[in-house]
Amino acid sequence: MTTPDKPINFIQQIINADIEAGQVGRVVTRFPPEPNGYLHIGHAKAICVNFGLAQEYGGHCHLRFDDTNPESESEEFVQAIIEDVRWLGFQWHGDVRYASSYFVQLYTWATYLVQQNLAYVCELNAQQMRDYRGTLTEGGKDSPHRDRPAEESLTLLEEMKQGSIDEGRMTLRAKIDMQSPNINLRDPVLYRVKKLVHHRTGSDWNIYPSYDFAHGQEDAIEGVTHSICTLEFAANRPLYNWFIEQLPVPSKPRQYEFGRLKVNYMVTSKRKLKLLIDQGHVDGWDDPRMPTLSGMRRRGVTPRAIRNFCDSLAVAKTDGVVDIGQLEHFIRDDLNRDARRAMCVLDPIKLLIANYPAEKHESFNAAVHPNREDMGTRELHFSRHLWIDRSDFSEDSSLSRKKYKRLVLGDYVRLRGAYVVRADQVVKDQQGNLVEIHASLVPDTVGANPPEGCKPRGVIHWVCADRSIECTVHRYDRLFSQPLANSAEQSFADCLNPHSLDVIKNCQAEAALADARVGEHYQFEREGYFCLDSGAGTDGELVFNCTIGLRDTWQK
RNA sequence: UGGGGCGUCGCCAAGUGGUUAAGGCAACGGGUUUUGAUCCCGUCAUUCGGAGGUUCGACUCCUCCCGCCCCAGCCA
Repeated sequence: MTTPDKPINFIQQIINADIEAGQVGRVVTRFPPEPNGYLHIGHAKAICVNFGLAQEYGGHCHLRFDDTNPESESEEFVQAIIEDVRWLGFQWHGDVRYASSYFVQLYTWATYLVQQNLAYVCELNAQQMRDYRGTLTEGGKDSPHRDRPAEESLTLLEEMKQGSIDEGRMTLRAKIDMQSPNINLRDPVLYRVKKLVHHRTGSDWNIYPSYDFAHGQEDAIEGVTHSICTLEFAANRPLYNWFIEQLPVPSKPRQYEFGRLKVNYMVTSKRKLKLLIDQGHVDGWDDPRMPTLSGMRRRGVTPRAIRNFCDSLAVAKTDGVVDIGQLEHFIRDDLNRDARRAMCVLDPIKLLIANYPAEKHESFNAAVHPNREDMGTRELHFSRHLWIDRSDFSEDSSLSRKKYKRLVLGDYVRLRGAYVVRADQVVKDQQGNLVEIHASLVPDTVGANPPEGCKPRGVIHWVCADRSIECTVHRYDRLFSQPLANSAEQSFADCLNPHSLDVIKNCQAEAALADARVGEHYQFEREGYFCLDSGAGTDGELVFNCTIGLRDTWQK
């Protein structure tokens, strides 16, 4: 589908070796989002990698919610994530899975660890635990409760579970090594008390497992063979393995890490995205300016463009920042191939064809797509009164033909799909503002070259004033004016582009656009790619979102 | 100055001891074009973070150095 001989990445090499060594029968991967926000472009890569690997090796990929912390998780996010994964074009194997489905098993394993003297209930509070943990360069101190009898820990753990222990008072910790140079191994927390209602288990639990204690075991339960995550979890791998070794788990998954996708001018942090919403900088998770899958969908980005983009990215251990231009390339590439062509005048000014009878009307057939006859034709209406874009006309006849390929007073231009016309005179109001252009058409130039000596400067789009439909166009600019690369973390809110949304009212679109449907993509010729907005529009207003402008390579 | 990971063209990135150091994006030339789009052609790293070393031969092996990222949540 993509590059025929794309190099094999390091994970594929590992899988190949595993298969060759007979270590792995069927490859099983998983995409494990926490339902505490919407999916964004960064998740798209993880989805493509995990589902892609399963597809490639004829294996399975699970969709599993890592819902171990009810604090910020919700059913709304679960549903949104499910919809986004489907929209991106992937189907998980079997039912949607949840970490919360394994809570009982996880708890059983926790008691097993206590019985093996590998875990204990600790009564240090958060601050004390921090103090006991040591620092990056110095080891920590053993908790005073580290050697309490297993029976006592078991009783306390049961009390935590029953809800008789207050939040923050106790935790269940693994007994590993407080001197370990890897801080994750300094007796990590397995369970903490959280008296919260969980969106799936309700009030069944007063304690919830930590990520470290849950993730690997979830993988083991599901028979995941290759648990692929991002680089920041590399330091957790020894802990992941420790649980898999100590516990009687049904399978032994392995964790591999690759570089998380970052794109400049975009934020891919759920916390920051949430902030943008909470502070009112955008309308919501699906605001077309958001790098969320739902935002991009509403903006008009196709799932295939996102997939192609992700497939073009390497699965490697370097963590770079991809230029947003690369994403844009795949968006244009996909839209160019399939988008229906149409004309829409964003800043209309009247063009009166003086030598065309007032009562006359013609219609021409124009290709829906210039390079694809199979997409058929559409009907273009033509009459004496037309709309063209203000920026496509100039009174300055000294403008060179090379520099200005549009309509100039006294010169010719081609009306796309229709006649060649010449601008003859200009009508202005009291203030001297241009209100109308009078032109004359060159006969017999529809679908035919003009006579010798008549050289149109270029081609401009237009719309028949009698049949056009009014619409609103939303044009977007990047949400941030700074690349926000790497650690430009500081105050990302200060980098917001105040002009990220441009609402253009009273645009004039060709009649065929009255049939536009949500989910269809259009190219407004000479402008860009657009789609009908799926969000607002209850008042019958026709709103088109600009997905992305056409590539624009001429210097002004 | 603990541990882990990474450094190849402006960006992403192949390369696993012998290749003219892939490819994509961007950029820049030129051609086609009733979209300044698409499409097509061409240009774009004597050099692989740096310095040494091993070798007939190193981006690939060794040593040291420099730089960047991650880990001290009862977040994931």
